[in-house]
Amino acid sequence: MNKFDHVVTRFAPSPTGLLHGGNYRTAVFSYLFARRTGGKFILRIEDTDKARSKKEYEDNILESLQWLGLEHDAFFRQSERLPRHAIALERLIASGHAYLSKEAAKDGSGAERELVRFRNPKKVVTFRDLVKGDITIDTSDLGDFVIARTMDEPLFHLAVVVDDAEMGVTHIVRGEDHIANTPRQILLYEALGFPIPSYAHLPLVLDASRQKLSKRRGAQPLTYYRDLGYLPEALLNFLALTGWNPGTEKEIFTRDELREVFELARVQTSPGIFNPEKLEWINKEHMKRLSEDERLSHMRAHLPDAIRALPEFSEERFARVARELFERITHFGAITELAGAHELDFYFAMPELDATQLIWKKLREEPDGGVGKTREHLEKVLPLLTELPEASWSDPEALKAAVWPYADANGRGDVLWPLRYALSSKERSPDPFQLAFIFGKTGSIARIERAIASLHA
RNA sequence: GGCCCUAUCGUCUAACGGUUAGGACAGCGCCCUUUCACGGCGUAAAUCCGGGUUCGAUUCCCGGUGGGGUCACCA
Repeated sequence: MNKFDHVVTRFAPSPTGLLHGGNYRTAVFSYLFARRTGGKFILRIEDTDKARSKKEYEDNILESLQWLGLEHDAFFRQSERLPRHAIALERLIASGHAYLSKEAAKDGSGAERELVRFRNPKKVVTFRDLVKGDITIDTSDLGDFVIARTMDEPLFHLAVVVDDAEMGVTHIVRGEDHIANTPRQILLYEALGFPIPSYAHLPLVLDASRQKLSKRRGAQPLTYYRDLGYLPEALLNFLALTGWNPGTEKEIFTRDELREVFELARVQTSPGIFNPEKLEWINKEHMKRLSEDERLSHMRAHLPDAIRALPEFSEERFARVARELFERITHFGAITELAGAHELDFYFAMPELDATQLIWKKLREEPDGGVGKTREHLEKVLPLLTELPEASWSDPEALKAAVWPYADANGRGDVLWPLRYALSSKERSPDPFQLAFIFGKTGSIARIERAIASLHA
């Protein structure tokens, strides 16, 4: 596609914390660009900061990337490449591009150390950025920057340049917070005689207060969304869409589709805000594309044991409940939340019944508070249901057909509200026919009889 | 503050000199309806400001303003 035969991109996170969506958005673009161009995608853990790097963070990065489906073609740990960095350092010193400098250590110990500084040629560097266009920066005021603490403690700029060059990285796709670093690194490429790669600096992802996404201000690690039951393809879709668009009105993409249509040329030049509501919507759209079985197994995975312990719990009933619940959630973890708020208990255990709530509000103005009519309706509806053949109980529509004429003739609200409330004991719930279907003949009749009895008291 | 990047509905964005400035999310309204949810339909909402260039600027140029980033012996 340009001076390089094959595209090689990389994602180079440092394992010093849990990475959030903004970080992974960079990985997504880098990965998508590589796949789109038939190139390679390298994962390199930048763990040269021994003090702050932790294995658990590296594990989290690996897990998150795998979850998103961003498989890499090669894996490196920067710490394992120290010998290569040392060789480059020696070359730089030998060629006069770098020098040893005895300076007081900055750790406050007062001790003196020998640092390696780069001899800055102090020139104006211009590079063509694939998303931003030409960027010109005067490196004069950067001074002779430090490239290593000691010969075997290389610092960021040196390590990155040596690794990228030796790994054959052709396109550096990273956040625009690296723009200021680019001229320094280009200077190093030149001093080392390496071919300079292409750059694509992505606009940052901001939070609701227009600040760079950060853990400190509440940005969540990617695994947070995984644990809440968001679909990986939805996250990928959402991440790809913040700061990029296909130029069409299509918004829902599978991983394969993204790999087909992604292009750096359509990446936005200005920062975008992380929009959780859009993520909800995209996730729901992906949920809708799941099969009945897939939906059910996701929901099972998020169902707490406390629900399974309820007296009337059975997998068959849960399958019926799940179909209703699906309409009401935008991520599968909502099942856990609903269960925790005891919103699901009534599906699997006979709940407390509030007899006054049984009466449709418009009937409460009657002299007897509507008790008589409500009881009469329930007593009339009950036999309509009990006399139904067994087969009808496996079809909510059949149940509806049995009750509807009576409800229609006697006031739908007057009849259906108490029927629904008798079954659910909740002001808001699915309709009575769905509920009767869920509870089955025995469960439904027991609930209705109990409601009738409560109106005699 | 210096330097760099940037600017279309609240948000994500389309438009690559000529459009009634389009779509999506969120909002609001209506319909469906026993409640909730789903669904359907509809509605409101934007080119930061000032100069140029041009027959004509959302679009190109300059300035201002706003926003963001960055100024380590972190990455």
